[in-house]
Amino acid sequence: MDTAEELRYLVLAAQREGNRMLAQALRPWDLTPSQAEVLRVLADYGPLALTGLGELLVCESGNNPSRLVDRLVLKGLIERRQSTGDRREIKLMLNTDGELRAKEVKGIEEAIHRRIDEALAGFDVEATLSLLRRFVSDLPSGQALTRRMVRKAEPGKNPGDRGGHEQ
Amino acid sequence: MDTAEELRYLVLAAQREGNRMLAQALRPWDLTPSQAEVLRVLADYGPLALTGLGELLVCESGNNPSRLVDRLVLKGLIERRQSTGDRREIKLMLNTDGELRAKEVKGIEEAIHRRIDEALAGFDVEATLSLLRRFVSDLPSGQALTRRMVRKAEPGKNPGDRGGHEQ
DNA sequence: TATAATTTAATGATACAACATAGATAGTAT
DNA sequence: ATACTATCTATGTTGTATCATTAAATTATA
Repeated sequence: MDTAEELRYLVLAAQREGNRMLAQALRPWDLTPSQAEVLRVLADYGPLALTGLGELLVCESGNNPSRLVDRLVLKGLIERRQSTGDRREIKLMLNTDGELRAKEVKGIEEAIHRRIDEALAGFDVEATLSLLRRFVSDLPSGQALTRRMVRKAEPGKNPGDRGGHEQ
Repeated sequence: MDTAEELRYLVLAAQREGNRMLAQALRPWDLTPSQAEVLRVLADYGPLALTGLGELLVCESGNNPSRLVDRLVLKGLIERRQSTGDRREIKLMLNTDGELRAKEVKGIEEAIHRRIDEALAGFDVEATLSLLRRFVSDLPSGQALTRRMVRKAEPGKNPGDRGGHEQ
């Protein structure tokens, strides 16, 4: 098995196992990893339109988080409101329960990240990061990640609906 | 965003983008990446029982490839036969069309691997591989990968149904 | 202004991912 | 032989991934 093929399968395996770990940790809170990502993104960058949310999601990134949001609305964690400016748009934001749940999610993720850090002690994590960054930098999922890191790094640029007709 | 979190999202992004690339390349052959993996595994290690196949798949690994196989049987690429020894078992093997398709898949994958190699020139791929290997080595998907590499490395150990009641 | 093109969300369809469960068969202990 | 346990495949269910399409609203263009 050549290098590229092994890398491909290792990335697949790592993603699946990471997802499984996170899914298990989230189960008591009745959330999937994708749903958790939406909560975290809305907590950090909301309120957002559906498109704006999609641009910040690595899961189901460039696409259509409509049904993902549906389930969170159904669970009573997100409020979906029609935008006053552009009537095509909707505004998504956490309600009180959603904010609470997002905080729980943050705690769960931090615990997992500590486990990852432990497991990776002694490895060249920076080399891995820069390789993977290169791999995804030009692609939708990678750009979603970049957007999140850039916006977080800008303290002045507060969350909004992508700079459009803030009402 | 701390290191572990970025790594987690980068792995997710890389997996999704890699899968998308492969899916696009496979579309003209009416195959999904998971289906392609089954064809390749059966070509290299078949005939196999369903469980034996599952143990070699990184996608949907430890689990239940029953319906994945269903679709390939329906497409006329795999033969599903009842095992003569253990009547619970089935025997899976490529038919002539399946072998042909598996060869096509191999070519497609090789082209993608060349693209990956190019994109990664100058990066420390070995560091990445060993980090990811460590990450998944104790987990089902990682072990599936290990089994495939071990079996391929043993020229004497020819494909069979996991050493049980070869009939 | 009238028309065309684009954007935004929603929805339909197929397949994969993960978990749970059931039914048949095989092996084991008594 | 009988009962218990384990294995193997199939199937049910929910949620995600991806592609395609639709309808409404907006923007751009003739």
